[in-house]
Amino acid sequence: MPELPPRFNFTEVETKWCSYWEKHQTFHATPNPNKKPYTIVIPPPNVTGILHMGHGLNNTLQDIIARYKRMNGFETCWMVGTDHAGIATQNVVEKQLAKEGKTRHDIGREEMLKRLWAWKEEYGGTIINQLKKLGSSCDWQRLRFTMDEGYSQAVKHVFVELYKKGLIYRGKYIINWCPRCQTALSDEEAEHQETQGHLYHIKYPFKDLNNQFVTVATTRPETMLGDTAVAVHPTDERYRNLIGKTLILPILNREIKIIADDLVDPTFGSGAVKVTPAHDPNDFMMGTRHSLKFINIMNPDAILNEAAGKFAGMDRFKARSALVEELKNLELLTKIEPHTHAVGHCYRCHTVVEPYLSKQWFVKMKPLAQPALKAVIEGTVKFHPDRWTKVYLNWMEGIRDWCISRQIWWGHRIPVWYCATCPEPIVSEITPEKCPSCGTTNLQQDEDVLDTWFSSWLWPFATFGWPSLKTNPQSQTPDHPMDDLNYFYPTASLFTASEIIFFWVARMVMAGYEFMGQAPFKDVYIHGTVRDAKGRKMSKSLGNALDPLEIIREYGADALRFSLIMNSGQDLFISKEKFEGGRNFANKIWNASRLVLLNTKPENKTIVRPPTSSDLDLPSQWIIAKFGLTLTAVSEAIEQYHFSEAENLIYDFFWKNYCDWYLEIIKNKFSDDKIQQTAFFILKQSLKMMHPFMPFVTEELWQNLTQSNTPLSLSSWPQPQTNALTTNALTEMDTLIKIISEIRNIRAQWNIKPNEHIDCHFATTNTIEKSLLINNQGTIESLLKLKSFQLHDDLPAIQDAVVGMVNSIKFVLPLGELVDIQKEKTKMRQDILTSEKSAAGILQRLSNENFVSKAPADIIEKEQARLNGLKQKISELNEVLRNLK
RNA sequence: GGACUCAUAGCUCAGCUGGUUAGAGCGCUGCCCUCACAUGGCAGAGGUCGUAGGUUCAAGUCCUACUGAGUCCACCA
Repeated sequence: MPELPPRFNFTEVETKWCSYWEKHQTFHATPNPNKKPYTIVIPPPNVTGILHMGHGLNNTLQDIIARYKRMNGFETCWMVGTDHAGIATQNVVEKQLAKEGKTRHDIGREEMLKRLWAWKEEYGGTIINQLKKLGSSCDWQRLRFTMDEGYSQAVKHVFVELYKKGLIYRGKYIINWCPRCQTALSDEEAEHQETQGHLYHIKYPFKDLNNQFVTVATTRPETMLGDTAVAVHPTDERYRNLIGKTLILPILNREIKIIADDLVDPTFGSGAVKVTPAHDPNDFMMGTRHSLKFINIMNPDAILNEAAGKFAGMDRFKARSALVEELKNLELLTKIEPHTHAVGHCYRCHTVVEPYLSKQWFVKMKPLAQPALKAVIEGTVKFHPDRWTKVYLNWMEGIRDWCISRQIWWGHRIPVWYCATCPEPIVSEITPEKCPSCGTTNLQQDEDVLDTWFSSWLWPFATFGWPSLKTNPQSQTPDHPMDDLNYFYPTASLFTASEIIFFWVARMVMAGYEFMGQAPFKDVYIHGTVRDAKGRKMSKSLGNALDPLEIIREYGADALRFSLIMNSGQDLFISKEKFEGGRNFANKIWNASRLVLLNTKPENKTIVRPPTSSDLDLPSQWIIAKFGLTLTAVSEAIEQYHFSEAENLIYDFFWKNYCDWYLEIIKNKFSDDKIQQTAFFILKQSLKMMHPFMPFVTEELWQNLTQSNTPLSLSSWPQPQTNALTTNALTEMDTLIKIISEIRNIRAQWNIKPNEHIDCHFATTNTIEKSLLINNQGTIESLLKLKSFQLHDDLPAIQDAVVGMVNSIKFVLPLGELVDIQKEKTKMRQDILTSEKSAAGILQRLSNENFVSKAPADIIEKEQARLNGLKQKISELNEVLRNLK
């Protein structure tokens, strides 16, 4: 057997196992009637994406549960793939084109699509390869893309179905328009940011009243060029008599009327609002109600058009300042005040979004929201932590129709054709040859593509073969063959960041109910945001982003995973040094395993269960019991999605219990077969328990431990089961640990050099304690570097000694001139004093009638026991003090 | 404007249904290169749990108000 180096060489090990797992399809899942399915989806990363810490956290969490479930007997399928990310991908390729001095319109749609696909073929796998480096146990054989053939079929099918049900319609409305991407956006894609702007107060003169004006206020003065009315509240006394009067719109000198509408808030500004029906959603509503003219003053690129008069050809912001200048000259601008308001920005390019009137396709959301609301209210779908439930419900209750058409080329083309002569659009999954009404072949397909999220929301079932496969309750019975869809759908848990609750999570629930008749998942775990040490969101533009791949190179993937989870409370504050913790722990596991491997004979490596406790020494009994307790607690924590708690338990067990106590104790007793077996067995079990958290180091060590010619991945082994507990060992070992710690403390306090051996006298009359000391004499001697070990019934009077006590075991260390006896006595008196104080406190509580009558019995018992313990301690300490010379 | 979250050791956070003496990691101090590991070992210092009230036999934990930090949602121009 090759000897293991003293450092865990993670780079080599990670490369080896990544390719091994993939080559052997370790994580490939197929319908298996003898196993329960456990299906996982994660947000399919954008093809344009590169791995960031958010992915790191998301994948680690998901991978822990995946590996854990797999090792607990579930047929675990982690569906993975990429999202075509319409706008983002098109932007990337457009930038390439721009380097050649071209736009997509120069090369045309067909050529552009060729380039897009070429880009996808070349770079689309980047993020997937990066996910592999994290150790994500995805079902790589099932890799999907939201624009692959089957998936496209699903998208078309959904569009046609919803259209048939009357849930998809086309219409001219005010939508969020990105002038840079030149496409419509959904409400969710317009990110509102608090912006410091201005409120401009402008005087509009009356046509028939000289020198009289109505003052309106606006944050976007350039939109006045599209004004077709001024509105006031119908009950506003100031304006009541002016309703219906005509104003002259400055600059353009258009006549506009004063109208009355409830929408106007009489307390804001002057109480009069300019109405621009083509450039503001509220004004649009008023415009519709009052049959106003809709004047569009902008081209799709936010350059003002001929309707803007002399401002035509100017960009909207240039036009704004030019127009403000002009109004100043005309003395129509009464004031400009600072004004903070939320301005929408494109979520892809951060350009200020323009409310823009255009013809788009929409999904009617209210009917889809009903079952999705019910599912969460009734707990069929649960959010973790629970507070996200309210966020979801709030959005779902106030849901508005979803604008799904995008004026870009990369995406699913809208499956609608228009006939040159007939008004009815042809909505079809397959390309129609001729118009069904008039028979003409002169058909034009809708130019637009669908919102990327219109495909993402189908992910949990479109990836399992829907709509070719349909839900079939019969196929879930053992007598009928199972297909992927019926076996793997619905999925179990979903891990994601809060940013995409609305984009993706909520819409998946709606699609799940609409097309599959049931929720797509049971649990939604919302994890925190990864931030830098100062709490700022990690972002490329800020330059504060830590690259997970760099961390993997420097500290290892196990370290990355471990440290991310260790730090995941709510949001995570991460700096590079945090990964040292994970690296050190991986190295600790590595070296503990080296020690055990080095000292275990081959025949002792084959055991499948630990030696029975009656044959065993106390530390071995203890470590077996501790492991059982830890495993149970870890499993519980994972099931409740308390990952950092689970990791803490593991860390504490392995490092503190197994390494610092157990291995230190048995180090020089390794020749004992039973001890070898126990140490080896617990190590193996620990590796299994730790594998979901740190898959690489555990896998590598497992293979070294098992030495099989045909290695079976550790992730395919079942998790250990909990053993019955020997509780005596737990309390006895506890006492032993306390004694050793106390005496070590004394050694440190009196500056006794580590190599100096000292005498120690123990005294107790308790037979259990006596045998504890006798049975573990060797351990005590070696860990405490004792010269002599003596056991008495009563404490001998020894000069210049330090005395301590654990339970009723007293110990005396004759330290001679090393110790200042007066100081020691003072310390003991102090100890007695504090004990007396807390005893008094308990006594008071116990004599409180209210406490005794209202507190539960076990609490009272505990208090009583504590009091007794203290009393005994006080009297013993006093006695020791008297004997101390 | 509405909703939510957080405030505990120098730093980052645990503390799950209220119940002993509030925990961990990092950092800090002292002693150790002990033949698995200095990415290590042993020991230690450090907290009146943001402020003010309240409920309770009992509050870091529940309630109210306040202060401070942050997040999300919203068509007040």
